[in-house]
Amino acid sequence: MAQHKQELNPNVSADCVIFGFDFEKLNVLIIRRSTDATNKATRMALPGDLIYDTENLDMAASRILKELTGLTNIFMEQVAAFGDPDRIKTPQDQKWLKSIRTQPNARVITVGYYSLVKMEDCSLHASSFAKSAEWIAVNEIEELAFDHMEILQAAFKKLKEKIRIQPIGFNLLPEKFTLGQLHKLYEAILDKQIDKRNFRRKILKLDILTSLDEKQKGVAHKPSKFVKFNERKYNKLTETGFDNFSF
Amino acid sequence: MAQHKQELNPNVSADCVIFGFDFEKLNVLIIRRSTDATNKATRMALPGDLIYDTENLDMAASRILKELTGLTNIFMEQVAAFGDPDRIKTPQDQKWLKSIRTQPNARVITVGYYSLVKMEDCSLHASSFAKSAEWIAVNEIEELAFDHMEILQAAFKKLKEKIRIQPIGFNLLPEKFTLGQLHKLYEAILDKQIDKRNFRRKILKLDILTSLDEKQKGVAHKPSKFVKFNERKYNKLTETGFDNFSF
DNA sequence: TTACTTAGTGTTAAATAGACGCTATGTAAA
DNA sequence: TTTACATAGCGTCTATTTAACACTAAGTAA
Repeated sequence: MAQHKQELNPNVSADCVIFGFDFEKLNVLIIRRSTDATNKATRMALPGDLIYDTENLDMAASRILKELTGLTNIFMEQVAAFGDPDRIKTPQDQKWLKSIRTQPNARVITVGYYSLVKMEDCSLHASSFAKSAEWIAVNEIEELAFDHMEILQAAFKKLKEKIRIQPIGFNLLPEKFTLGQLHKLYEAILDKQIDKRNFRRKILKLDILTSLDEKQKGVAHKPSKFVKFNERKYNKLTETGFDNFSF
Repeated sequence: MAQHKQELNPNVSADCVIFGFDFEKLNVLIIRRSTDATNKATRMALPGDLIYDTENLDMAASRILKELTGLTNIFMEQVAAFGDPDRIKTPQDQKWLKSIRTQPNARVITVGYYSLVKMEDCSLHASSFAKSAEWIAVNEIEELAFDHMEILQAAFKKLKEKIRIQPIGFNLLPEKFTLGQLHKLYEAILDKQIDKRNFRRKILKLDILTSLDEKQKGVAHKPSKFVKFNERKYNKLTETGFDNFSF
């Protein structure tokens, strides 16, 4: 069988774990299999699609992200490949696949990606692979189709590891944010409390933030100064590398 | 096209970066495309093969490792998936593929693995995918077929990161070894000099070594005591986790 | 006016990292 | 047999980093 260009490869897909932060919890963009799911347990999944034979894996993941959110140029990292022979073989999964794939029985290896987006920038679209999409708190997701729970957990683990090494959390926040919001973000990702004073000292020591002359308004407490992320200093820092950012 | 069981999937392969330590340098097991390679630059590659539709990715990597070295139950970790559409399309790569694959033109996504073996335990065999195999120092490998240099570099990077978090280096040493050998191993993997006294202090503090009543013999210097690795203590340590082993 | 909420700040003690030099014990070579 | 050579094995000091901990400030809401 020769593969033709412009065709979907029946054996390889990409799935995206799209993280977003609502200033309280870490959320993941989850799609619905259909609008009238009778089985609550298995009606949700990660956005994903077969890859085209003309695109590489990163491009496939970017395409999925763009179709669903409209976003391009987003922080994104491969998690791993998942290739259990039975990963899409449950009757429920098969039923869904038959409705969307020309070769629902083909063996599919999937490559998981995670990406970090600013929730406010997303405009959610239905797409070829998703009837609808919604944000769900990562800690409240208990069951997903296929092996998507495994992919989600691997992605979350990778994010936790990565954030100790690189300040990628900024991708989840708007341009202007407060140290309190950043603090909460780290607590959400690392899933534990972090002493406020120690956190501030450590993050300020990285010297990648620029303080702005603008304060929060309308909050029922002392307003916080906004800061923004200094890309120049950040880039210098990632060149030299640091591996010292754990709590 | 329905996939039949027991068949090689034409679109997905696994490639293995098999690391071995000779007490001096870190080596990688490299195969030869053919015995009379005229082009030195491209005659070498990582061992790899298409996967069977009945096996998962880890099994495919284990199978490749076993065919080549005879070893089973070896430390092994997935690196990443590599899926550039042109990754196997150079004329030289195509020529080789035509001699070994039924569908040499198929798009192939490969999943890279690295594994850590004790060189003394390996008995190298020719196999379905390799005419011959040999150990080459990781720092002396300059060009490989396909995108195998990229896979090698990613694997090496992952090993460097991993060894800071888990004492997996023991997989590269015989049961009895000396602290000097372990020291050299860390220098080889991290590719830099490490102060002997600081290294000893830090590794001993982990409390995962058992000192043996046996010394080196026939060495032209003060003989070192052998130690062995205490699996029980290691397991306890990996449960609690540690992320503090950098130099 | 009071209650409530988050912002913002410093100190201290303990652990860790990093730099550094000497003696001991074996083999090999002179 | 003496000397050269190589690695083993050990301890200290300093600087840095971590972890634990409590109060005042500045807004809004009741």
